[in-house]
Amino acid sequence: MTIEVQGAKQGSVEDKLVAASITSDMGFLLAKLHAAGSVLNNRALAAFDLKERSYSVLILANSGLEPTQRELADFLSLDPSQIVALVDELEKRRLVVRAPGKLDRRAKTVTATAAGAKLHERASEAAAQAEAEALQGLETAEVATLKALLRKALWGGAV
Amino acid sequence: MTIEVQGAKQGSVEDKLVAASITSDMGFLLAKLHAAGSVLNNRALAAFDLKERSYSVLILANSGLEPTQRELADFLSLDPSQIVALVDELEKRRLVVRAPGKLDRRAKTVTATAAGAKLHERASEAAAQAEAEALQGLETAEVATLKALLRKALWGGAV
DNA sequence: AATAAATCATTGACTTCTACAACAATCCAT
DNA sequence: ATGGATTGTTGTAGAAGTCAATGATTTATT
Repeated sequence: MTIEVQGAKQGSVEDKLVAASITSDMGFLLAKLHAAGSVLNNRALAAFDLKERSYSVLILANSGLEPTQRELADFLSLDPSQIVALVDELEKRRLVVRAPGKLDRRAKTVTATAAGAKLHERASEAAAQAEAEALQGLETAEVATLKALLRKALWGGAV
Repeated sequence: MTIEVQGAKQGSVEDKLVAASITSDMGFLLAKLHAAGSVLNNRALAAFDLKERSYSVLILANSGLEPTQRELADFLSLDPSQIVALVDELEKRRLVVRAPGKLDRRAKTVTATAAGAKLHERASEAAAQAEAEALQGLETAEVATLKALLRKALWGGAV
């Protein structure tokens, strides 16, 4: 009879290198946790024919903030041309619509349709579950602290 | 006369979308802070002809842990074939050497040369400076907390 | 008002990354 | 000793990232 310690990666190649100094490199920590979460996230979102990228656009299209494509590009740290492709696909699926900006007719705002809102609702549940799984090693209070610190690092203390 | 509030992204397209619910999505927060840091990181490392990826391999080659390529792939969340390319380049520059594993002759351990150690030392200073810049919005204690939480999420509380 | 400069979305070309299958050499289990 | 698994490697197909150019529109300058 074999007893598997819960959560322990069996042979655990990991255990060895965790001792390396790179584990105090912020970039590495962010990349690694993001990579681990992405797998779960994309797996969960695949059921809705979404990926992390298209899902994030769908969220913002549902925010009521009527973001323009340029704003999406800046906010999501993507090239404007990538936003075009993402919105193209979502628009083809009737999940979002483009509309000329009211103030600026060059810009195009991206807002969700009713179908987009419905899909967003269902997908966000699955995404929340995936996130919880990726963060199961943390207490709920720790998750809140972690998010607060990340937000502060990004936008300052006022957030 | 125009007064620029320090640290504020001038027009700040950002400010608007910060209100969206995506800012409580862990994957998004990790990706965004990582993206912001990567720019600074890669800019700093370019002076040494390194990128984030090759730098991380160089760190582990300098760890004294004699990691195999497979271990590097697992730990860095990269495909083994990508490790081949990264080690190829570092080895061509005489910064690391491949050696057959003592226990397993299939495996190849990657260890730094003297030149690799020297470059690592200089590059790590630049990288630390870039990291500090990316995290300037946080107090030093907060940075420590953030890293501790990320480590716990990745490897559990014992670390 | 007229012109110049800047901005937005879009396209296209190009490079880099990622993921995956196939392979020889080597190790492990039976 | 044989079959199955693992390691590094190569190659490839597709995704993602970067960058310049363009028409439409806005903003700034004169």
